[in-house]
Amino acid sequence: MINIPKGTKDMLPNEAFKWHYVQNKISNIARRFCINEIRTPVFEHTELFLRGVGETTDIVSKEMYTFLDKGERSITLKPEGTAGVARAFVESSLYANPQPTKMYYFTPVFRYEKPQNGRLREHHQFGIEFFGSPEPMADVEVIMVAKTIFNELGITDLTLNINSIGCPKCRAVYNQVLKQFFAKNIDKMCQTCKERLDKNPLRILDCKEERCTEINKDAPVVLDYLCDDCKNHHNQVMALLDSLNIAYNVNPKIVRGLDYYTKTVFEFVSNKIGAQGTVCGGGRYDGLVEQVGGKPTPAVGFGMGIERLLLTLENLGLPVGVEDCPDVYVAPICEQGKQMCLKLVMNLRNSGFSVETDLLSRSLKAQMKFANKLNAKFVVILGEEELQNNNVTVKNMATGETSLVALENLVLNLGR
RNA sequence: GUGGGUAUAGCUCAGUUGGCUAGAGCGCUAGGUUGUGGCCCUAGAGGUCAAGGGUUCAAUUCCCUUUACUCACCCCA
Repeated sequence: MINIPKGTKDMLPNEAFKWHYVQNKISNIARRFCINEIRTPVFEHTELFLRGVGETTDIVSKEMYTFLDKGERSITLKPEGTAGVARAFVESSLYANPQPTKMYYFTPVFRYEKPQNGRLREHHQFGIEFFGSPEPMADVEVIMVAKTIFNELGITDLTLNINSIGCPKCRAVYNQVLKQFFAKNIDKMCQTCKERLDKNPLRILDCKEERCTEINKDAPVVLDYLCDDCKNHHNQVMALLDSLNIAYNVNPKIVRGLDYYTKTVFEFVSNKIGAQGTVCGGGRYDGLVEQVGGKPTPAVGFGMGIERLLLTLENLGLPVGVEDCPDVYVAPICEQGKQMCLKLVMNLRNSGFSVETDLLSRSLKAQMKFANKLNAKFVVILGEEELQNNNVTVKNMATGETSLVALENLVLNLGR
């Protein structure tokens, strides 16, 4: 027995409708925001993620699915969605189109992590990326897309956390200040934080160890060290959110795990789906396009975990769509009926009905049970008696009524 | 990478203080007379009791190891 790789999940036929439900809702919203779909490969050159996401991040340093292909190229399965889109933006000269460029995608992403509730090695993300606008309005429109998705799915209790982590200029200053602050207290902090002090002091703020959070309380806040431009940007983002009556927490502790973020970072968090509560995370990444070889281009976007979104819906008891059931089940129970069955079924299908029929030569009783389990709306019985007069029996499964219908009137009859 | 929990039928779970053919409910298949679903009844199929080793006259039950799953840390969607 060969089983499914660790941390992956089959999407089985009986739950496919849930994915269609959220994908339809989401792509409809994307359409109304005038965002076009982009599809990029599931794998890219490893170099793209090294440069784009950052070599010191956990994602790149220990979680990537990387291998050499037969041409000895180092290839990596997407660990996130943004870098590939940025690569395509540059490679296909999308900057030459009228700006901004607004794109969305659904994609599987792969990270070699230890699976747990809400965390898989392959999961799926819906993401959007807006290229070309440095304006706070773009940040807010991006947040609005996520907000609209949650609203229209009925999810109202997510917390929106926002922060600004500044630009490379002010972050360098802040990093220095942070280092000085933590250097004083480092003896009292956990081992990981000791290591973070040199590599990436920003991460210390995110530590959940009690002794560290205690010290973190008094740590200098990034917002106090933003340059005028970043400060101004952040204030405008908040003002716009206020004007739209969108509730948010300014949380100076949130630090996203990808190096490319600048200025605005945000996340929508649920407390209903276990410890892995971030359903949507994103922000501005003004430096990424340049990192992957393009001209400096401001950009902002987010990624949303579809599995976590579904978990949230289910744990809140919200609708997740309904399974499709057949309009008609056709039950042939005599030789003549069997012979004409597929032809009739095809006629009905060509008329737009979803139609199931018997592929197992079962008894009428068994077929009725089957039709009932499928939740078919009508059963059409092809039996000897009625076929002699070019009729069929039509049974309405909800009411139990049966009626004799002329073959040539069948489509009409089922239509009403 | 670090910790905790679990492992008996397709699913949810009983059970044996070690002892003949290992159970239930649900699901699946077929029936309950001649061509009609849902409720009810009957029967059937389906298990190397996660795998390997040990103790024992005897192990699914006790012990050890491994694997898988799961939750949490870390990190993230």
